[in-house]
Amino acid sequence: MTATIELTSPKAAHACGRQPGENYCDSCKVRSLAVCAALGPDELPELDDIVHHTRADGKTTFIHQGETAESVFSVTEGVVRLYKLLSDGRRQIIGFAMPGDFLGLALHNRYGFSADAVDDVALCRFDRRDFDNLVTAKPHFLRRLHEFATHELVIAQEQMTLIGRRSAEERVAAFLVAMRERWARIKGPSVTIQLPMQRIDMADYLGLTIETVSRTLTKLARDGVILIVPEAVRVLDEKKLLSIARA
Amino acid sequence: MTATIELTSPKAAHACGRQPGENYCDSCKVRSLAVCAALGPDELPELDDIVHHTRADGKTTFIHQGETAESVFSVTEGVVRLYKLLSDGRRQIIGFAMPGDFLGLALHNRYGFSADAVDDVALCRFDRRDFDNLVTAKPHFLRRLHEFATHELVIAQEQMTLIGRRSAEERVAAFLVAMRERWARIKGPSVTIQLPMQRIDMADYLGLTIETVSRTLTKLARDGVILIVPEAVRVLDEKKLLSIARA
DNA sequence: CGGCGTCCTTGTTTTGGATCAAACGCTGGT
DNA sequence: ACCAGCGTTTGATCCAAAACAAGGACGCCG
Repeated sequence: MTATIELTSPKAAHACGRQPGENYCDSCKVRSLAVCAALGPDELPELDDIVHHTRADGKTTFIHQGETAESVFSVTEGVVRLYKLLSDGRRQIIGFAMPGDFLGLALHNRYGFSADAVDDVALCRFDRRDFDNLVTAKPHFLRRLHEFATHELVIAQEQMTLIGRRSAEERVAAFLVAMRERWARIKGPSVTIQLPMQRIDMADYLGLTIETVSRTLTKLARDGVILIVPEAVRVLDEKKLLSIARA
Repeated sequence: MTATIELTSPKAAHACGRQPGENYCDSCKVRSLAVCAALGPDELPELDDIVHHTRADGKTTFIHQGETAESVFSVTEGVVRLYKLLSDGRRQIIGFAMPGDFLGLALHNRYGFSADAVDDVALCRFDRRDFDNLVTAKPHFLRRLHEFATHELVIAQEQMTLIGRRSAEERVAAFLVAMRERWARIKGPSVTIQLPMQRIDMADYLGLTIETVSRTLTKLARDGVILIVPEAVRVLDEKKLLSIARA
């Protein structure tokens, strides 16, 4: 079970088969537009690479906390986990990035977290300097970016509240509801909530252990709130799930 | 013990005695510059009010979670707590704002948190629309704002890690170190860390209870790391404190 | 000066979730 | 088909922090 890391050379052909002269593959364009709606697609920075990663053996980490921030990424396929590691190995996942999400937008010199693939992931990589220049040149774009950052901040503050003040069951329920809403924006609504990440990822995101996450899911299933299926859960009692999840 | 709420009328004289025609009192100008360094002081938006609050009976809440965001504030004196409340009364303090800090910069329509005074507080209030207009007109200003927001995001992610993955002692030590660094920027370095907030505020910030905070401080004092004094702690063993606080 | 209301500390008990331990069920390889 | 390895679930025990409880130590006000 080895990692698949395929890094196309700068300005290379896109995953979709387009050639370097054409700036965007449809996937990238569509996803980028989610954030860059204030600009026309032709005003986006030039794409550097398309990067594909598969979760496997830890070698797929493409953002390393503390390293110089040289790229901005946009997720087009799959799920990415963003995390901070303590020196003794404890890990806090600070978020999951899904198709349409950007990574490394902070305009800081160094990354504040690490990121790797949860499943099979495709990313568009942009040079951070191009991004910087674009930001300087296009106030609309900067404004969009700022809105994006403040939205992230709101999410982070909600997560703080979740971890700091809510029980294991509330955390898990809130996580399920949040995942359902995120998938709904990407793929449309569904009673099946895809959970491509492992239990340990949920645990490290929610400030719990793997056993507690497992037990809590089992309890929710026993209570008839959800049905546990591989890589997902099916929502059986939406009202109850929401009532546990809501503050 | 009643609340002191003094709200000068729009464009009224400043706390320092300046008249409406003069846009800024020194305090505001100095503090605003901390964030708006990319602009000259004359390019700042016009000040609406100077607001003074004293922590007392809960009536001093000047930002209410969920309400329409009509103002942006800048703290010039004292400490403000920002928090989220759950419906059953559980509270998570998401941050403390100190002199030089801005509140409500998100450019969202509604506030995502509440804010009130920890001690005697003075704030400059700006109309959010003026702020918006300025942001639209001056890209430098927006860029500064964006850097500010992403810095907040980094802090929030660190706090998530603190609350999600670290022990009570580590949380308290990290809090003390962070407070010392913040005061150092405002007043210069000192072995005495001012703690104007109550134990319950620290507890709600760190995801602990008041008793655990108290016990942990006592333990740190017993171990010769700090000396507890009213409204503050004195650092006796900096190296040890840092080694507990650092990840 | 005395009583009262806060806030803080300290002691005791309880508990939610962590930790330790073991078995289960896939999946992939031989 | 069998086995090995991993992720997950379940069970038993432990423990850090919560919850409960009771004293102090101020500061304020009558």
